[in-house]
Amino acid sequence: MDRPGGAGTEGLRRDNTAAVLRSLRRRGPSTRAELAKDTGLAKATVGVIVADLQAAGAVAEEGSRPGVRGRPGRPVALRGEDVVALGLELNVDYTSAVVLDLAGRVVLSESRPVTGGTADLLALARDAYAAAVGDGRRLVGASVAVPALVRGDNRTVAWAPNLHLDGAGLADDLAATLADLGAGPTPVVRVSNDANCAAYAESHHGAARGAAHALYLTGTVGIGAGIVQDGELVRGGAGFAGEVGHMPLGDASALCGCGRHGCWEASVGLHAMLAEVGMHELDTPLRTAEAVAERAATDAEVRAGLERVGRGVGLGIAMLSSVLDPEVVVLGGYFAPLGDLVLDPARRTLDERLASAVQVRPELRLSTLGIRAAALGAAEQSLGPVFSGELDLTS
Amino acid sequence: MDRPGGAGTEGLRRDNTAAVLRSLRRRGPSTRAELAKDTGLAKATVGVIVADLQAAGAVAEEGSRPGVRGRPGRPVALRGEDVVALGLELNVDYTSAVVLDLAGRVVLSESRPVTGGTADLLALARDAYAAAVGDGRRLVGASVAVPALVRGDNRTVAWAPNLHLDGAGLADDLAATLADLGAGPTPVVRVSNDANCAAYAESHHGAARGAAHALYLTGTVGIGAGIVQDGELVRGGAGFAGEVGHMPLGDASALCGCGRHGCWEASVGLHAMLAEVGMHELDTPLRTAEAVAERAATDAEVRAGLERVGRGVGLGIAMLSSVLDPEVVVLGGYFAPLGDLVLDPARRTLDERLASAVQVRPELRLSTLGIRAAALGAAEQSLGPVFSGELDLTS
DNA sequence: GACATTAGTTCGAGACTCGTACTTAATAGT
DNA sequence: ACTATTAAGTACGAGTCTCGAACTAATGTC
Repeated sequence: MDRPGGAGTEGLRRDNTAAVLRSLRRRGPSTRAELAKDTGLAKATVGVIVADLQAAGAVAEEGSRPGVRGRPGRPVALRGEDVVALGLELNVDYTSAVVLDLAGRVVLSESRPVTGGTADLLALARDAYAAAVGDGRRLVGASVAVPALVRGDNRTVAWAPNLHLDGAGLADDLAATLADLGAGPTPVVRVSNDANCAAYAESHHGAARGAAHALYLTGTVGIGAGIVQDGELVRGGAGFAGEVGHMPLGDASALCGCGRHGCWEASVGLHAMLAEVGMHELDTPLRTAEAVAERAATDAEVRAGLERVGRGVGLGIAMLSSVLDPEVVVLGGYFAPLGDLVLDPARRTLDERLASAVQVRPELRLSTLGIRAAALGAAEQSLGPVFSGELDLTS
Repeated sequence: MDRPGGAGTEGLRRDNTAAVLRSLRRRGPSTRAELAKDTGLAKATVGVIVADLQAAGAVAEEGSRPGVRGRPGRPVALRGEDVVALGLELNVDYTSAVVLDLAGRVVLSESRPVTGGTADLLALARDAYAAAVGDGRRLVGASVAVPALVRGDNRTVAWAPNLHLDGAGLADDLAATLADLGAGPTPVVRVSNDANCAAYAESHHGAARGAAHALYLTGTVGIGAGIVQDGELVRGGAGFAGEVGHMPLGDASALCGCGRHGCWEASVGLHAMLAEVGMHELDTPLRTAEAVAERAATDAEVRAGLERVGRGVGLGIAMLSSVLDPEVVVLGGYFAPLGDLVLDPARRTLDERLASAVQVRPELRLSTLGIRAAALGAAEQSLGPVFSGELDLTS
């Protein structure tokens, strides 16, 4: 309801500073004159703001760009040396960490198998902090992606069928861990749904970059979705939007793990896919899918099974498109290795089921970020307040 | 991306003025002290802003409110005498107009049968203008709700299966009509989808008031939905979100008007409902539904038919809830007269199909605004820029 | 009738943006 | 080599805004 930066004139400055940062993120290195044109601010104002950001270590001048008439501008660029965000993912079989700097560069990326639950995550967080943050950098925030229903407060876990999580425990534990490490001004800690995080990452860095309205689907044993509109997640009333795995659609005879019949994931989840192609699960969903894709190259029955799965995927996307009208749908999880084997039949089904003659089929793309998507999105979300003006680096 | 009001200090004032107006709309008449507390602005600032608004005729002082210790505050309230917005609806068989003043009061509300298409709408617009605007008031905007796919620009009609509409013609015609009438500073004219307008109205004035995330369903021959999150419509990539009538769900044998099988509206649209209860259509969907409700009081077979329809409705809402997680679902159109005859079975189905143990069932409510919902929402949307700071009344 | 309490206004200080004029640094032309 | 031209960035003064503190105003309480 209120202006993000606050009501006074210093709030105005915060907003304008954030506008400059956003412009730099979107357009890359820019001169003060270009920033003035892009943000609509006066040249003088941009000059002051850039000087402040420079003093804070958030931007730096780059080599000049000659060749045109007139005095050459001196481009400034986002600088990541001093400001970073930490993204984590805790999943059933692995945990990941990504450290992202202000310029959007991945400073660190690591995954480990999970043996001890939350303890592994906290250990990874400590190591990542020591390796990529500790040396004088400022950590502006940390987020954990989990395969769970997370409430709209971005802290409390409401339901985590596959993990032993509950309430705000995870957020509190991570906050305590970071506090122990002496992270200067206490960074904001938040917990998010993994599909939402991955959707956020794909829409900012990945396959859906540039799309105003994107939908991300992750497929493992369950199917989850993340909805992004104008760069922000659509969360729903309690924060549970995107729980599409149990949409009542498709084969009414298929029994789902939830005890009901006809759920979407009972037709297109990993187990259903394996049943269709007559293969068995390997150690991880991704490796399993890779094996299936390999076999499909020589085995027509496997291809036929994937065709059936693809049609089911297309049907669900048709459903989601009727409701949400996304520009781009990104498929991640086990779908990524299968590629067009699933996407082609999905596209055909989608064409048959489009709601109206004018509604264009959303573009179906494969995830480009792979397994890091969720952790990357978590880090990106933690960086958000800097670019929205909520967090002021210059003060 | 940018601040709504603009970058300078006068833009700041616009934003703060808008914040005061929003506070007044939400809380009703308030003293300056209360406004200062609610908006977070300093008392002095609120004093200046209120004085400006008073000079512009947007607010007025009300009788004082004594009874407590200390100097009694003098409440100010939104005043509608000078500022109004026009909402219109053009449908297959009727056209409506609503004039809403700044205080949210309905100044005029009229419906007429349609015989000549767009011409009837423009005639109604002229009459409504003459009756409720002409006398010195300022018209800040006009919107038309149409049963059509409207692009994200809020002007161009992409597809109107039941009306002879195309492109930006309607918006241009209405703009020209208003210009002829000499509406001072040319008001903004926009065209919107009828379900979106009705959803907007229900979430601001009607059954979903106060809900952060609401879903509105309108049922006539087709089924349409509007999605509201935090007071704003979720529009999707091209503006076509909410076209839920053709979700591929339910009875695969049911043939839909669109030529495909299994569409939701083929199971729960007006015609499907009539087939279930074995009755015939009357002149309007609402009167038809009233007749069905009347018959249901005495006829068990009609009740059984409505039970089947209600289960279909519940199934679709379960689907939508998985995706969107709304707090409240409002049912309008022909569902309103049928009330619990449809809602009760829908609630039961919904309870069976909830996606997870923690996900709470969204509250199902009946539309309270009836046939005016769309026109009212259109008017409300036109009033929007005043409360967002896009339009400055004090300058 | 004095006092406590709360509402609203006045006033000066501080912060910010803006446009204009000015300085600086390069290229293009002679 | 020298001047004109072009565009980037800076300095400065004017204007607008918000804020806190002090002040005045209006009412209930003792």
